Amino acid sequence: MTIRLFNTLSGQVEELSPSDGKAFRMYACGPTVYDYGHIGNFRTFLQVDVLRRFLRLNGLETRHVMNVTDVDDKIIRNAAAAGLPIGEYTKKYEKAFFEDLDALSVEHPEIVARATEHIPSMVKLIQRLASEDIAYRTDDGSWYFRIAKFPQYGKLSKKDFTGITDGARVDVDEYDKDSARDFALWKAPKPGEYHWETELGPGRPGWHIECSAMAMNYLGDAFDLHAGGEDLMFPHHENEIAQSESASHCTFSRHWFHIRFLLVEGRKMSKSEGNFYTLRDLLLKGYKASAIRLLLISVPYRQQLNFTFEGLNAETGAVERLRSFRERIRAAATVPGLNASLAAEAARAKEGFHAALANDLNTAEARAAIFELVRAGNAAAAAGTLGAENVPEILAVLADFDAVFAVLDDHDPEWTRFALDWAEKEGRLDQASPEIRAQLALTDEQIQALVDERTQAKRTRNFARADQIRNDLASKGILIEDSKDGVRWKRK
RNA sequence: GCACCGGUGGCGAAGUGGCUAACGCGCUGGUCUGCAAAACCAGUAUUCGCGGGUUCAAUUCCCGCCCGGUGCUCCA
Repeated sequence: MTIRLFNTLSGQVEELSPSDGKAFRMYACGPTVYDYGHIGNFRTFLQVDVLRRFLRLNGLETRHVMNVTDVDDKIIRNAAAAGLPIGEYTKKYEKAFFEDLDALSVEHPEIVARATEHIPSMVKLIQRLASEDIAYRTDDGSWYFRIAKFPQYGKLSKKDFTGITDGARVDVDEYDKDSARDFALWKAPKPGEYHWETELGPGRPGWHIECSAMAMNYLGDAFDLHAGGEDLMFPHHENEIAQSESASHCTFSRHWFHIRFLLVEGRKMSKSEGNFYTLRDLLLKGYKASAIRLLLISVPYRQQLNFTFEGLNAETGAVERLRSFRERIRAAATVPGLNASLAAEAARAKEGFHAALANDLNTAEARAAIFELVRAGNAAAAAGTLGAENVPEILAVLADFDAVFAVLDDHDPEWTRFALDWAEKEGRLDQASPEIRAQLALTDEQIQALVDERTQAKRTRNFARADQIRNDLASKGILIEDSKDGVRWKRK
């Protein structure tokens, strides 16, 4: 199946394929590890995950590089404030970042590249630019990129800089640059500031150079796709193109994949609005990692997603429905043979699922196809017309679905537990919802004892006592479900 | 201010120049249950921000307005 995706560079939906005929080579801008990741960050990483998972489901091998920016102004400032070496400061947040990715079932890229471990590549790239007078050194020892040498500057963000006059809007004197638009490749250190001693002189890399250097290092001068949040389009990606293509004289990335920002409760997410959430904030409020994943991927990447708690609750229910459907199909009584109309539904769901994702990653439509199969399958099971031969077919469709959506296996309690343990260690337990804390204060054995007592009470028709236990547990976030094959309970 | 994107039921949303406007949640009714919960089934927008226009036909194309977002500066 041909996979088509919108390309920011061309403004068209285009077919994706590995240009070397082997592996699909992609670079995705990763985190700057100075704080815990928020849901906006994770929407981007999740959409990239959807892309790579779908490519792999289609039999393509991926060579996916993600950078970790472990040196920049904020890191230097925060590390200094914390009295830590920057390496120690960033290590904590990098670890947290990958834990969060795991909680959200985001596959790790094949290659994770830290900026601080690639300084020589960056220096070499800047030297390459300097040899053609594209990079120049200013009196303070910083190096800048000469935009005048790259006439296509603006081709990604569709900006026209030809009419911009130097000095009109920017105080040129302050920067000591040849042109106001020229951007830093290498920053000379301020007194006492963290720096590397290199052939360029002492300093640290500018923001953009790391991505150019590392992408070219691992993927070559030209590769298939570059991804990131929409805000990175300009100036970050534009500058990457300028640096890379000036040095290599060939097209850097063929395809540019940009993920839209989300809104929270209809507003821009920001700390001042009070609607800023990290993944850990949500886990501590009792929301499940799988529901967060499903919500963040269910709105196609080019649409603004409005993240709401009501939506999160809705997706919690949706995950439950999908999981119980798979359980039901696995366990339901079947009749011999094949139910032909159900088989047609399964085939249609599979086709619809793949076609939707292949069409510019339309995740909303893809999951809709699966839910239609859920309804048809449940109806057949309820009517006693589920054929034995339908079962493996339906499970195969669900396997395809889960190869991309990754929400069917239940790891949620582990991650809630994880968040609580973390909160306890960090002294943030007060941020956890009372219900979650009450729930986790009870051991499985204690809960089981109460459940058994209730079953006993029911047997003697002491319904008052039975209901009292049920209500008491419910207030602590533990739900009791009576079924034909016994009593089950779960942590909400 | 300039540029770009979006505004579809109670909520999140898909989609299309003309078939009954997907799907999830919610809500209502039903099956089940000691009662619930869970699970399942069924029903649930004469209508797609507002005002014009093009067309035999517009939610879908064009113009204007209002609202939200993004970029122009650090940001996923």
